[in-house]
Amino acid sequence: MVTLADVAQHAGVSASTVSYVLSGKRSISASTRARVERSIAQLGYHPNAGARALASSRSNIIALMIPLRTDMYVPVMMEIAIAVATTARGHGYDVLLLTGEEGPAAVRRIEGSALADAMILMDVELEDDRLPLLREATRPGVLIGLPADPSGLSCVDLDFEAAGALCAEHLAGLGHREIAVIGEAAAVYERHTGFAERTLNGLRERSGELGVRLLHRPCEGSYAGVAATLARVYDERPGTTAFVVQNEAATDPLLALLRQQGRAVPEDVSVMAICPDQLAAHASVPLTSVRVPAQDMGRHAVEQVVAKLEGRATDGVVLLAPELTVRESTGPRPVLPVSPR
Amino acid sequence: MVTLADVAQHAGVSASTVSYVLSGKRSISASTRARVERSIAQLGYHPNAGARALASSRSNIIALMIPLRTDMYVPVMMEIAIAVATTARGHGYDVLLLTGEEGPAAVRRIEGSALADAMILMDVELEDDRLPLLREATRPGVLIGLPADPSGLSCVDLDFEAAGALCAEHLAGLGHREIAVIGEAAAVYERHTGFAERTLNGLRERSGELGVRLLHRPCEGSYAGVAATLARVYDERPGTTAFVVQNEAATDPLLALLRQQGRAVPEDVSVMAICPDQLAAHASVPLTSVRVPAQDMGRHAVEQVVAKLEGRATDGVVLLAPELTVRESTGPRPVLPVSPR
DNA sequence: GGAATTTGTCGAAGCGCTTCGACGCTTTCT
DNA sequence: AGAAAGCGTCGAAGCGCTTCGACAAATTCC
Repeated sequence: MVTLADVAQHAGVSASTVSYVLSGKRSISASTRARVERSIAQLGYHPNAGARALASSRSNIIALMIPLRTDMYVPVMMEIAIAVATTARGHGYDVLLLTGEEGPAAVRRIEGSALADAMILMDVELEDDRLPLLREATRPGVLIGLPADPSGLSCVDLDFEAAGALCAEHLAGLGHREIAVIGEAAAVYERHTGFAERTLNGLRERSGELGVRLLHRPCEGSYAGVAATLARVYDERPGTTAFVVQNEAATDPLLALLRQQGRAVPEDVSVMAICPDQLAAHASVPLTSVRVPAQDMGRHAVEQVVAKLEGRATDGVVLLAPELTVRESTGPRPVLPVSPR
Repeated sequence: MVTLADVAQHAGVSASTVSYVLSGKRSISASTRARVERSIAQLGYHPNAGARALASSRSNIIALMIPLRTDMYVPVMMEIAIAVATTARGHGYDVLLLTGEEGPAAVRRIEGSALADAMILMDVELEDDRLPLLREATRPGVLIGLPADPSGLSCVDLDFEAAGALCAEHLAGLGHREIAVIGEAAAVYERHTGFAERTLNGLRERSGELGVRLLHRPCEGSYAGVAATLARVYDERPGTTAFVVQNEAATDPLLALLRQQGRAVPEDVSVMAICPDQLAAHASVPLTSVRVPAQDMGRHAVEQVVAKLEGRATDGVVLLAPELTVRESTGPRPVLPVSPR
């Protein structure tokens, strides 16, 4: 392996000079810099990460804790993870992948071993075990998600409440007066991740203001689960003319079932979703949707964490404004009563 | 931060003794070990990763290169990544997440900086730029996937050829004589990742032996894409009575379309898939499938790479045997000609 | 024109750990 | 009984880098 010393010797300067060329922390004459850089290129030198971390006590690594669970919509996690990795690289950081498995111990391990300079946590619960540790940690952390008490922490998330409100407005604006919400699996609510509840709050509040009746049902993502939920919904509220779906796995089955029942979308019934754009656009009926901006969330989280590392930082909650895209699945409330075939 | 020296002092031994307690590389009396371990627990000591890496020239990190692309079926990637992270942790390793973005440069960087002890590469192309570098590298690597020339490399993958053969056998056994293969998007074939072609080879060969006619069509994963492909298939081969789908995004649309056309699965037409078990089990008709064992692949890759790191290793290709699970989507060839409504 | 400042470079001290050789002690062998 | 071997511990060297203080040389100041 080529070391700093090798480069120094090759360039005819001292080791510290090479180090300063690399870090730019002291001024270096143009000629020396050129010579050193040529030597680096010629020898194919790469600084040893361990040595660097030891000497500088910065590893240039950001830890990313992702959930193990598979009941969340996986592509969103993946998209976030990739955005994190890509953005981090752009700032000179690598990403260490931790699974939720280790739980709070992972926070302690990272903190203690100085493996990473900072952490990004996904799948944050309202009362997350990891938060107390994170608050005491000397290394900065950023959450993707919003816990019950975000004080002393940085958080990035979609403004799900606003997203819910936006859905209510859109449908109310089209004349709908009875809306059903097809929610996440019951397990998601039980886990208290918060985002599903926040959406619901936004939906409820705005619906109330707009005089719209709302029915909410959690729903398993399987075809059978959606069928059962749908049946119950029409049973309880036969006058339902619009659906809001916050459950990625349920959108396709829902559309298929409605079609099967002879209810045309959007003529007889409107459907809108809160999901990644890609999913909405490629559904069998392109869905009017509020997008879950996975990439933006990952990017923001990294930028926040890097800002904190560089001291130009702050705790604080960043809620991304929701954006509604109108596609083909929503329309005015049908004039005649809906009559399934 | 608590250091080794602090622990040593607290326990009344030398630093090297503490180190040997930690590593177990020299024998330590039971009493000393107990004392040191108590001090470690009491002080909450965690070895500094950088120092350790520098002194031992082992980082206990495995790099995982995942593709940036989003045209592959993401849950499989994610499942592999999580399996890799979990298995690695079980062996005392952490996982560094690299995206394909950096390409071959990433291999050089990891190698040069000693950031990781080994690498696992996903999304391997038949003629992958990274392979020459990997062959020369001093650190072991394992591929998930199978390149054109695997010599001097370790590879883990599903035996897609056998998987294809298995599908042909199953359908032929049920009496089908005309099979259509709904393949991956054309882009996947163009990228020369190999797995799609290998499946096709297996299908073709075994079909030939069994006297079954095979039609293969690449297919976009969208609803519209599947509709177009399906139309073309029935146009060219009206006698088709069975489908093999190797395209996770196409399974649901295909089932929906067949239903819409009044073709009952499996009474009028059989459908089987090569996809993760979960997807097959939760489709609107539970699918007979050959599972893509994402977890196993991740686990095997880590075990292979760890074995290499510990010297009880070997290059070599590990092809996982495919497993067929019969569910509800395949049945005997219909006796009467298929008559779509 | 000499003092004060800035610029560019170097040497040396460490960062916290692993590991090697050494050493005293106990056990085993013949 | 004495030599050989094994056990348990320690001290010191060194992994490759960053960073601080020092110091000549070049520049600026009144």
